[in-house]
Amino acid sequence: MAKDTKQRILAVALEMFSQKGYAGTNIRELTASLGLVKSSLYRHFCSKEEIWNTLLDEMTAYYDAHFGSAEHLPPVPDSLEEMVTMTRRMADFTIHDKNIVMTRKLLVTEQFRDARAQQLATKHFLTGLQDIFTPVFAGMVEKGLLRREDPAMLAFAYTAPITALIHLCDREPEKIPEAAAQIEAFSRQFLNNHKK
Amino acid sequence: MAKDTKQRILAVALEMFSQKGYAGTNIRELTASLGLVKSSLYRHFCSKEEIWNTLLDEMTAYYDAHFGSAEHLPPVPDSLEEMVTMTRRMADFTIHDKNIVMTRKLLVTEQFRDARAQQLATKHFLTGLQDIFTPVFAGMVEKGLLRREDPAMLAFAYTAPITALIHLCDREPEKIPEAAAQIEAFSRQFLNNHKK
DNA sequence: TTGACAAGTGACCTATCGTTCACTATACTA
DNA sequence: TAGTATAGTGAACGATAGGTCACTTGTCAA
Repeated sequence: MAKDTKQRILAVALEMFSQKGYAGTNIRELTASLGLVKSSLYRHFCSKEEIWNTLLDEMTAYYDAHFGSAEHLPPVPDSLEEMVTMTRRMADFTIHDKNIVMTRKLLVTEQFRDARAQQLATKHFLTGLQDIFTPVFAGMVEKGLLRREDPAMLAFAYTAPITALIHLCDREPEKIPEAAAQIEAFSRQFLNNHKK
Repeated sequence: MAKDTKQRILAVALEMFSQKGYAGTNIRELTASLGLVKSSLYRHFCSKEEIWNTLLDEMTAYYDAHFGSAEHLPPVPDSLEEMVTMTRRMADFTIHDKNIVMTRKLLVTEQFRDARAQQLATKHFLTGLQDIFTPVFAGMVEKGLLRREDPAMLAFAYTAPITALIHLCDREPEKIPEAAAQIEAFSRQFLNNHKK
């Protein structure tokens, strides 16, 4: 239970920070939910803030590993309907993956109090998706699926509304089915509007 | 200094809550910034939570007063460029008005911990703008400025990217000029893409 | 079997939290 | 002028925060 406990602490911390915020989380409750006593935590972390920093480190590493290199870029679809399907699949994943949901919540709630959270928030919610989708749209233009327009602007206009609905799902999970349908409807309408 | 102090407390509370969150704000610091001692606060509010609830009451009242009735709807523009101008004007206002910025920050950071903040967040960031812009787009379609499409979908696709950039401005105020330019570019491109 | 080390414990520390209360100063009213 | 609210004060409250430390427990290598 050596590194195991450390990882379990981080998992619970992510959960609590994302629900009640950093300031609203206390380490007694945190350790108690692991069957530990608060002093045990200090065998693994020297302070509450170190837990926070470690979580941000992990987020940064995870993000870079999954979205940082060109090899992880989604393939350029061969049809508009394939793009709709890919979008739905990506949205479904990011809406339902618990760790990703908690990470988003944490970045949302702490973005004004922590400079690193602020940077990560902009990456996760705005520029990151743009960077991923810009080459996809460029490829679709090259394939003659879409009219020739600025791919970066297309990516922005495409991803921002979807991100807004993902945020809605984080806030009101009972609206997930409705939001998922809206994402698909928007996707189809958007692509139709820009098709060649 | 009767009602005056109460309003000053609310103003500082909004500022502090929006910067450090509800849990991260303490009333000693809050009252000290007004030249008062912490016990004086309890002449005006019976608890920290009552301050919070009063702020939410004021936000709700303000929102309903300004965006709740049809009479406050923006006029239907007579040209696409006029729509660009109106959009820029509205965005400029909402990006720079300090109270609105603080209100947004507060709703963003507290949306997962307070049910009323959650509801207001969805209204402010998603459905509210859609409700406002849907009749505008319907009117533009009627005037023959835009192709006939679902006005609600147009409003969603138009307002969501702008809202994303407004959130960016809240997060990184130094990017306001860049974001304002992006809003205008997006607006023009969007309207061009849907023009008749 | 023993020694060493990491993990976990419980008592305790100081600081700070939100809140209360008896009291004072001020201002208006009868 | 006396009386009465109202606003503000300072000391103190209990609760809880994050953190420390001497100690016990369990594991495993020598």
